[in-house]
Amino acid sequence: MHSPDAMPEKSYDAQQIELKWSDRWKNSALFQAEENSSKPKFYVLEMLPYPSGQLHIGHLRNYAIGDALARYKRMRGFNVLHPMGWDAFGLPAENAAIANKRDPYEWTRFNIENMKRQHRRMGFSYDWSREVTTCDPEYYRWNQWFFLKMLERGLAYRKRSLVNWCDECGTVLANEQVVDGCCWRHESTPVEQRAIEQWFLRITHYADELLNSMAELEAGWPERVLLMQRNWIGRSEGAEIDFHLDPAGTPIRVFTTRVDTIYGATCVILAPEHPLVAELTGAAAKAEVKRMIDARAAKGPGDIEKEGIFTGHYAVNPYSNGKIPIWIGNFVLMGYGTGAIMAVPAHDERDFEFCKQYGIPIRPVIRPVDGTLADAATLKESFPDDGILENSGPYSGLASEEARRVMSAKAEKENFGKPAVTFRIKDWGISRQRYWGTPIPVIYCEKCGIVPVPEKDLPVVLPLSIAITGKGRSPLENVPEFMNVKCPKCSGPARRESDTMDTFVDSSWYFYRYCDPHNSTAPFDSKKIAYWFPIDQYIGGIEHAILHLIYSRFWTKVMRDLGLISNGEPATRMFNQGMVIKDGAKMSKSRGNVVSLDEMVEKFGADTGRVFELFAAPPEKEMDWTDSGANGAYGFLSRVYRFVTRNIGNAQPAPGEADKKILRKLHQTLRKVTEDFESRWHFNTSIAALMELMNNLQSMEKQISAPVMAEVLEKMALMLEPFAPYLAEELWEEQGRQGPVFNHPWPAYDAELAREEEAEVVIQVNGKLRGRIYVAFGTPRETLEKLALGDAKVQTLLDGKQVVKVIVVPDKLVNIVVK
RNA sequence: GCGGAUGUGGCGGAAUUGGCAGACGCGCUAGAUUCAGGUUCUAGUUCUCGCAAGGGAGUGGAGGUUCAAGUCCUCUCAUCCGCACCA
Repeated sequence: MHSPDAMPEKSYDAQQIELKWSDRWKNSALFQAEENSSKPKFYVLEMLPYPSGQLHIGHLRNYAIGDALARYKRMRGFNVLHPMGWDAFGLPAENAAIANKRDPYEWTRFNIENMKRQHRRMGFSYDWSREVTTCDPEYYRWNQWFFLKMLERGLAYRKRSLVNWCDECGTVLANEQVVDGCCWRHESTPVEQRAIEQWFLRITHYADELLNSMAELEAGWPERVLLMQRNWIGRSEGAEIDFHLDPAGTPIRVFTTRVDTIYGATCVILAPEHPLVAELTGAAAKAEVKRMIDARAAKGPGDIEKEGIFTGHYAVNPYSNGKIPIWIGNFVLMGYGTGAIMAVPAHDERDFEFCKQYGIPIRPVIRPVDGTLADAATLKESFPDDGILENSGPYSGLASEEARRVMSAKAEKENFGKPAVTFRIKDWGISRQRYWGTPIPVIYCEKCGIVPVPEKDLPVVLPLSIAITGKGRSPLENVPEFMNVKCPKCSGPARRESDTMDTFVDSSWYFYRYCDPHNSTAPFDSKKIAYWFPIDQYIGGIEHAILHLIYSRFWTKVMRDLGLISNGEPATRMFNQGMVIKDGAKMSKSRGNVVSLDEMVEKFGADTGRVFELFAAPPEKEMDWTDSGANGAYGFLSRVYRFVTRNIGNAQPAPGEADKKILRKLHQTLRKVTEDFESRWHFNTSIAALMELMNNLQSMEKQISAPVMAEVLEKMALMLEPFAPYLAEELWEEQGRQGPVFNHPWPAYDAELAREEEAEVVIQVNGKLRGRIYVAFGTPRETLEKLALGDAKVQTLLDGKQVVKVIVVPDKLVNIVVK
């Protein structure tokens, strides 16, 4: 017979435990997804990281959430695909090459190795056999292949246009990469508009579908992301209408959503960059226009004073035949609609401001449905709502909505316009004048023009070890062995495209490659995609709401139309984790508040890091990293470890009341943790529940019988598995059980055992808590009322008062209302 | 300006369905134990009045609905995020 302290308590040595298990997991295929499994599949994915070299604890959160889910789902019997890879192309590698003379390839490889080591040290359950690295020619050849397919279908095209240029990056940016007029990477570098020839992908072809199929995502994607995408796509229905010049000349086409107000148009306004401006202005005005464009560029976005120049020319309103002046206005955008508008000051706020400023007449033509037409002379503000048309020729008396339909139909019929839909989203410019990216597989031949690289010649391999200065045009231009080729058509001398692709191309489809990462004849086998897709849970930062998340939706639709896949959306559920905050700010090098992962792991251990990141706040909210908080998580794991090790195989008292209590707490905890996984992912409350269980265990340690203790210790390890896998595994082994823990089913809770024995019923007098009684569940209302009224303390409070009403909520509360 | 989110102790947060506000953790206070060490254990910790029993107030603010409001409604303030001349 053992004494109660037979098993000595061991102290929790996180390093020793974690290194031991990490070593055992290293070369095994434990976390590999199964092919041809009969289990239901679950694809959980965290956004692939850029291999910057060092993970810090700000990166950890996303992986801790994903890994908890992956481990839980495995235990629930799913065939889980949980892969990891590297978004390995991009500017930092090139900048490192310039600054430290490190070869981008070597630099990237080195970083990947280090970050992979960090991932392994954290014990994340990735299937590393599916690792994808985007700078690997076997990966990016498929970027090129997709590009060729798009080129064939007219979804990729080359165009000279005004593009966003970041001087700091030395390259062009897509519209999505411009934030508040500045580069998304260099927040204080305003982008310049430059006219450059570049390659575009026709994302606008899918604008309507990208918008409409959001309906499928509403259940599983954050409303915030969908809203941002909806705004970004910016669909707007209206009409295009031609205003002819007077005297005759090239007509000015305007886009308007309010053709019903056209009888109130009192001028036409062109964007300063509008092509007709040159035709309509003299030398003096041209200089003014240039000044206008420069002033706006200098100011950046945001508030600019409205400014206008009268061209001296007039246009004719095709409906009223009235002659109205043509102006140039700095607030009219060349990049939206047709770059020209009709100004209806009476019914548009901006037009009102402009016309007031320049004394242009105001002509009300819409009255409120239940009001009268405004008087132009006394008008203080525009009336932008729909209403009833007046002073609008044959259309007077129509409601706005009907008028729009009738009037745009007339324009189409008589060939001076048409109903039109305009989008804010523009085609995706993918050319980058940089080195470290996927070469665009195109050849320029003097004779044949633009010639796509034949599929059989893919991949066009990016030459390694070249000189990068960061000056001038794309570094590839200085590599003759790359640039000079024979034309695939005529075999004459030709040059390769020297631009590379935006790295968002790489990340637009990488998650498909995980399903078939070593396929050398196709990007993937469609059958494998059919099994794994769509992604069941995608996890990543909100910063990609209109970047990666819109590009990858587009790419999915393109691949579907190429017949490669059958799903129309990449992921059914999306989750945006909250940021990690340190000392009141987001972690960043410039603020000097970065805590490196290695430092954290050395100090606390991987399990502690995970548990604290999940415990400190719900996963979608910001969380504050504090060392004292992390220390608390360490203390919890340490208490669990010591408790379990000292209670294994101990002789314990005979079964008694404590057994019942602790089993109840155990099953309540199981229920709580299970529910958190199944519904809202509030792992902070799951971990709090585990802590409560631990507190309860400690307080009744000496009263729990051996079989009950064994059950509690077993289930404790199972429940810890998603949050602190190293500790779970260690405790499992200490108990003499066969691992690994995640191959065991998630423990079911027993609702009967979890149920409290008695209901605690609160007694209130006038809504104030005055006492509590304990009764059997289901005690009838009348009994409860009687018990409450009979309560000694209640009696004294009722003295001299009149009971007006008694509210009884069975098993919960009795409220006595007195006067 | 428009749209959205959030506001709870000294701090992070809990309260999932209108029914005990403050679970859990940090920090702090007191005590015990042990000290070469991230101690461990016990008790306490919303504010306030009171020696205490006990009372009062309390979820950004002001109203309201209700027997009952952190939770629902109206207004308002603050912070954060997104959009911002998109015709």
